[in-house]
This record gives sequence, C-alpha cells and structure tokens, in this order.
Amino acid sequence: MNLSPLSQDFVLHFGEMGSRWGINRTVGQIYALLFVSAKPLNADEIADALQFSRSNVSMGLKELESWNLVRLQHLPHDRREYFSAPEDVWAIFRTLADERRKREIDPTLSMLRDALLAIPANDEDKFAQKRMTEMHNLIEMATSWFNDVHRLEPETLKQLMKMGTKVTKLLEMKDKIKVVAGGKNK
Amino acid sequence: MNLSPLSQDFVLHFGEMGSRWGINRTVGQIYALLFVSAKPLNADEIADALQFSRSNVSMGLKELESWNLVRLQHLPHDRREYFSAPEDVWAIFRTLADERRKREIDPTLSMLRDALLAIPANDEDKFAQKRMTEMHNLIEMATSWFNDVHRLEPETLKQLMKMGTKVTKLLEMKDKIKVVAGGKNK
DNA sequence: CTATATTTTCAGTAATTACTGAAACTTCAC
DNA sequence: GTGAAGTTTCAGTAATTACTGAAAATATAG
Repeated sequence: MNLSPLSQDFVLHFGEMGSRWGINRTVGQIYALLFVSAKPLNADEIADALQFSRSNVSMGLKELESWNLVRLQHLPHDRREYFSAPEDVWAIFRTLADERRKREIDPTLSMLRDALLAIPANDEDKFAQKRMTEMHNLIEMATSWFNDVHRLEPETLKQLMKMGTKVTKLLEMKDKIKVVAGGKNK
Repeated sequence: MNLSPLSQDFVLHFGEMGSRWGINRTVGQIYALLFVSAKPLNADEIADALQFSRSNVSMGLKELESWNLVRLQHLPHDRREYFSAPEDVWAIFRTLADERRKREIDPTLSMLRDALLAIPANDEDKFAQKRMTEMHNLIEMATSWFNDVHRLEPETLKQLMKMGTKVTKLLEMKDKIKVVAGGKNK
C-alpha cells in the first residue's frame, strides 16, 4: 500500500506530535493512519504502509487499545484482526481527555491527598503543605468540573463551547446583582 | 540542604510525572522543589538539594524559563540568580495550559489547515480530508473556547467551574423552549 | 581593566526508550 | 488431533534523550 502525499503528511505530523504527548512516534503514526483510512486495516497493511516491523505494529496497536483509541473487528471469511479509529471525533476527544486524566492527574491527586494527611515536621513542611493544598484544591476543582462536562452530550458541549464567554455574562450579571443587593463592596 | 520526607516525596512524584508530560524528570523535580519552597533558591542550592550536576540544573531552569514557569530575581548583595515558582496556582495552571496549546495543538491546527487546502487526488484523499475537516473543526472550536476562557479572571473561572453542569441546565431549558415554541420536533 | 564569582555551553557518556527478527504462542479449518 | 495463518513476546540492538564535568562565556566588584 502506498500512502498519498496528503495522508503521508498527516501521518508523519502525528508521529512527530506523538512524542510531545506521552505516545511514541510509531503509535502516533498508526493512529493517524487508521484515522484517515476509509476502511479498517489489519496489522500487515499497517506495517506495510508505515514501513514498520510487524512486531512494532503489534505493540503499537496494543498501546492504542490500552488508550481505548482503536476498535478491533473481524471481516467475514478473514481470520485477521482489523483495526479502525472511532468515527466520532468527539468521542475520541473525550477518550483522550479521560485517559490523560487517569494517567497524568489522578496519581498526583492521590499523592497530594496523602501528603496533606502527614503531620508537618517543621515550618518548611507547613509552608510546603500550604502550597500542596492550593494545588490539590485547584486540581480537584478542575477534575470534578471535567467529570461534569464529560457526561454531557456532544451537542450540549458544542453549544456550550460555542457560547464561549457569553456564559460568563451571566456570572457578571449575577455578581452585579449581588453587589447591589449586598451593598458592601465599593 | 536536606529535603524533608514530605517535600522529598512531592519532588520525586513530580519527577516521575514529568515524564508523562513533555518535561523530563530533572525539570519536574526542579519545578516541584521551587513550588514547595518558601524562599527563592539559587542554582547551587537546587543542585545540592536534588543531587544533580550544576549544569543539569542550569539546563532545567532554562527549560522552565521557556515554559514561563519560574521567576528569576536577585537578592541584595548577592550576585547569584534566585528562582521561584509563581505563587498563584491559577496563573500556573493558565501558563501550563497555554504553553501546551502552543506546543501540542497549534502546530497540528496549522498542518490541518494546509492539508485542507490541498486538492484531493482521489477518493481516498477525499475521505481523508473529510476526517481532517472534522478534526480541524473540533480543535478550532476547542481552542477558541479555550482562548475565551483563558481571558477570564481566576475568580470568574472558579465560579464557572464550581457551577459545573448547572450551567447546562440553562441550555436544556433553552432547548425545551425552542422545541415548544418551534413545535416542529416531535 | 583585572580578578573572581557565577552561569552557560558542549562534547562525551550514561541511561532510557524504541524497534527488530526470531521464536513462541494462539486460533481455527480440516 | 495436525498444520497453516495470524499474533504476541522478548532478547538483543539501534536510536534517542538525559546528564556530567570541563572549558568558555558572562557579569560584577574593586
């Protein structure tokens, strides 16, 4: 199989970007290939198209499976496993965000929780804990917000995003009302 | 300088997590150290506390500077450069998100824009471009939303996050009104 | 300007991570 | 069961990335 220049560029770019994410070049390229491919591909086709060894592709696919980023299916009268990327880009976005949260945030959150339970041994520890508390609170707030958002339907989320800062107009208004009603802030 | 077990754990954890982000272990540890430290530290103190070579620290600090994650300052009657992490965790969060956008998203967006301008050579290319369009639109929407949000005051953002899905109640309501008023959807 | 304190650079090396080919394993048709 | 088709594992190696120490560069006090 010979990739068209268009797909080629896309695939190579994803390979490079892959390294800026946690995933490696191979995995990035495999994913990109599946993403732009109209049909599911088997491992041999992928290895051929990307010029990787068969085993490298096998490992890459395993990695993608662990990220829940590929779908495995069988074609009738064909024993080989065929892979494809989910069609819904919103679902992909979600999965990605979710997986990253699991890998990049949750461990830190749990470490912070533990650290905050420790008895500070001295003033330095007290200061450190203060900082950790700030970080913990921020992360906790962000993740719980994220979880909320995560449950929304793509359409709702899309609407929300398109509204952008308009949503905040509401808050500003709410604030003003508060100020007037409370009459405390200058 | 001897790190307390509390800070030690924090620093080591950040070192490990660093690798899951784009930054390396050294950089992660340096940042963590600065974050929990009550006073700004100079490069020698950092090298001593973390047991890295002086040059490694120098490189790590340079990296952190490129991420806009440290502040450089001078103490009176001291020639050395002192570093600290910004105190406002929200600012850190922002900076981090912004830098990541620049490094992880913007290049992809610009590649996609180019790819979409190309004339598709065949049906495969047409399909690929369709997929790329979907991805492009999603990313563009997400980043423009992100830019909007980015400009908000921390307090506003905090409020917004705390509201979580309550914001969507508004949308659901809006939808219902539409349906009733339009009377077209079953 | 000189002497000295401090930081940065960089070539070499260490450590880590990615990739391959061969062998082991699995699955399934017969 | 056997054998063919396909997949995974893994030890060895290649490639990449991180780290160090020595030397160069820079800054500043006098």
